[in-house]
Amino acid sequence: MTDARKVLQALGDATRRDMVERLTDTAMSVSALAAPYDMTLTAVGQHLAILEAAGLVKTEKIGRVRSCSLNSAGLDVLDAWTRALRSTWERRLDALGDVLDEK
Amino acid sequence: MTDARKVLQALGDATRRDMVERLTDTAMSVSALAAPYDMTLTAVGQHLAILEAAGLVKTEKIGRVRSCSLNSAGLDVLDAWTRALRSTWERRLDALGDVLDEK
DNA sequence: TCCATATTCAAGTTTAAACTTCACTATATT
DNA sequence: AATATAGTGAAGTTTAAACTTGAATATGGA
Repeated sequence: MTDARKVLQALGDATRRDMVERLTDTAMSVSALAAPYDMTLTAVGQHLAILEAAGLVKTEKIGRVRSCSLNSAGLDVLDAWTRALRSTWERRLDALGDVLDEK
Repeated sequence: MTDARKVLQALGDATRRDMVERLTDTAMSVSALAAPYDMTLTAVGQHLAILEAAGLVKTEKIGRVRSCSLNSAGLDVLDAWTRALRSTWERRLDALGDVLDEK
């Protein structure tokens, strides 16, 4: 569900990156999350939906306020992606080293 | 120079992500890199410049062909970014736990 | 030398993502 | 009950990123 594609696409935007960073410090409502940005609540809600779909943010609506907090699942997916890249990359470098050793 | 902002913005695009993935398998020329995509060489060159500026790809021009390969510096920056997020996040959860313990 | 190949540059176009407006629902407060 | 608060939905606009065109440059091969 939360693939690397969604996570990286979500974090490609400066506002969403900032939102994630702020949510690591403290959970907050949609309005509080929106406060620092020069954009409408609607726009912030749209960003939030993208972050949630990517598994980077978890939200829970209690009464009329929705509380937003970090979801580490998205970061897990991101780490898995980079680890996979690194392992192919290192395996390749090793193979290259072996070829050079044979000379 | 290679900040997380540039890396995440670079990896936000599907084509660039695919390029990085392909370059972990093998280094190749700009033309070879461009081959699978339904776009001009110019466009691929533009993507390449963004990846290079982000520290995700290294290139070297030998004669008239530019060889492109993965640059792990970009991945290092990405890892550092996620690790920083996780540490603030975990510190926060610990502090929250302490407050609950006091009851 | 002549032509093909590999890439790059500057400038314009297109498209998708970000953002807005305005109306609406649901919950809280007086 | 009336009003304010918090957020959501649908539909349109704006803008920045992706992409193209039509050159030019530089290297390699016949």
